[in-house]
Amino acid sequence: MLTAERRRSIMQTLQREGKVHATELSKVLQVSEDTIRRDLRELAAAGVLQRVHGGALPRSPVTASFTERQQQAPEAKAAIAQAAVRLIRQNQVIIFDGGTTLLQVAQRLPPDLRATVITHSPPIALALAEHPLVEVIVIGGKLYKHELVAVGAASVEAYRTFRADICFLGVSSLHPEVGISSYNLEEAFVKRAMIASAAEVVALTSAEKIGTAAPFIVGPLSDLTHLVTERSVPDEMLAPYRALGITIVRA
Amino acid sequence: MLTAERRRSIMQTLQREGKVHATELSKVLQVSEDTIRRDLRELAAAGVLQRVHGGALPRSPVTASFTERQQQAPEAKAAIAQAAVRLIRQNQVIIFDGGTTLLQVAQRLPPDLRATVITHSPPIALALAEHPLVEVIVIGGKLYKHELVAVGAASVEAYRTFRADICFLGVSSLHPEVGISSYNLEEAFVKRAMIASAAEVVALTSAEKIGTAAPFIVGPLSDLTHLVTERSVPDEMLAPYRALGITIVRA
DNA sequence: TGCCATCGTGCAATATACTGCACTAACACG
DNA sequence: CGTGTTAGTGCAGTATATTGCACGATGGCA
Repeated sequence: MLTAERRRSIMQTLQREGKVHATELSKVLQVSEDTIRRDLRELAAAGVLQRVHGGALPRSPVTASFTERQQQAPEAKAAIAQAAVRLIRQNQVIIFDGGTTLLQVAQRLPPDLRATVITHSPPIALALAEHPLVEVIVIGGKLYKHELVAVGAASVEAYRTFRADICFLGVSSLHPEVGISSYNLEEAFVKRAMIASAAEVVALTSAEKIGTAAPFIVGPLSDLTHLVTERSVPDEMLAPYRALGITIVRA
Repeated sequence: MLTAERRRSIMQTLQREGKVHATELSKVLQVSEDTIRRDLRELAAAGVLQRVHGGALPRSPVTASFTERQQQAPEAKAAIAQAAVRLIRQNQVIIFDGGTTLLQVAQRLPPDLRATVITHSPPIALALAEHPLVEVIVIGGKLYKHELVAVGAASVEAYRTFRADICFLGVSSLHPEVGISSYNLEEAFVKRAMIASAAEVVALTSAEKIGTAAPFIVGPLSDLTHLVTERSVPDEMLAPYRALGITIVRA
């Protein structure tokens, strides 16, 4: 086994599992622990992982917590993301919100898709950098560290200069009377700008968020053209949305 | 067997197996290991595979070059980054260029530093998201996937709206007569805007880039106030820069 | 505190890589 | 036909990388 190959394998394991043990790696990869330790040291020096006693952790707590959140109910999120991808057509201009669910959507874009993606989320921009055909437009602004999205007047204004075909919105609260709402004021402003710049608006939301409300209103339900959610959501909870003419997709 | 034929065969094996060993190829193709090594070197130079110790690996997606570069000469980069960090004062407004060296600088900011960092590089924005005190401003634009930075008119204009204390510039070419130059037109424009928006301009560069020139001029050497480079650079190569009053830091 | 896993370092053995050089075959050109 | 040029190849010698092992140091934890 080649050295570089082994190191790639370590990084893959780390991404998959969220952590690696020196002893386990030594057994799996059939080399001495010394070699594994050297590998981990070098990779840490290169800044791609964080060395800890007994093994290594992903470099950044932030992206780690992100991947962790991604591993919460992964099959539900994956299903929602997969269903959302099917709404995309060739050569569209697409707006992507931030968040772990949207990150999944970004990672699932078919490799032969030609499109322009506009996003204010650095992690999503990076994920899409791997895509061979998609052109990525980054929206700037002040970084809101909790959600890893750019917010503020600059972001709102930047979105105003675009006219997209479709916008994918991660929503944290959806209520028949309150509408779409969010836990952060700045984020709410940006979401409003995203909605205003797109012809179709697709909301992605997990089951438990339907019927809840948050302090900052993004807009009325009528802003939405599609709602992608889990299969488990009972039909009667979706009735108000269906009544407004929103296309419901249950993944 | 023809050379081109042999190389095609190497590429096919690589695609099929996911890796190739120099020694095995030498046996299978009935040529000396030297020849195989020469082949691999040329193919790597052509950018169709990644040369590693003992053989070669497939050249992975677009951003692979970035991750690869991250692992090149990490200790030199770390030293340069560490020296650069020492130029930063509390409560400054700082502009960060993209690139692997600057990523190291971002990762090494002292945890008690209060500052505002402006950057057009999503990876650097993400790295700084972990920092407890630093405020991060993301500059938007079209994502240039090779360097993972936002470029274009939007980025240039965004930088124009700031007035920073200090700007850290990753330079790919520095020449006593040509000045600062770059391999990408758009990138050169953005660098120029960064320089124009900062009181002090610090260039970070590895030893082998000093005395080289690239197609796209960023600006004259006199734009720089500081130059951070490796200890190994001979003193006489730095004389032209010192003559211009540029503060030299050898890490 | 003391135990034990883990860690870093120096060292030697081996594998792999690079450099310069000589040789060959193909080819252009007078 | 002869000659100079070029690309490709192998070889020898030297440099560099990688690996496992021994040994002492260090860190986590009861």
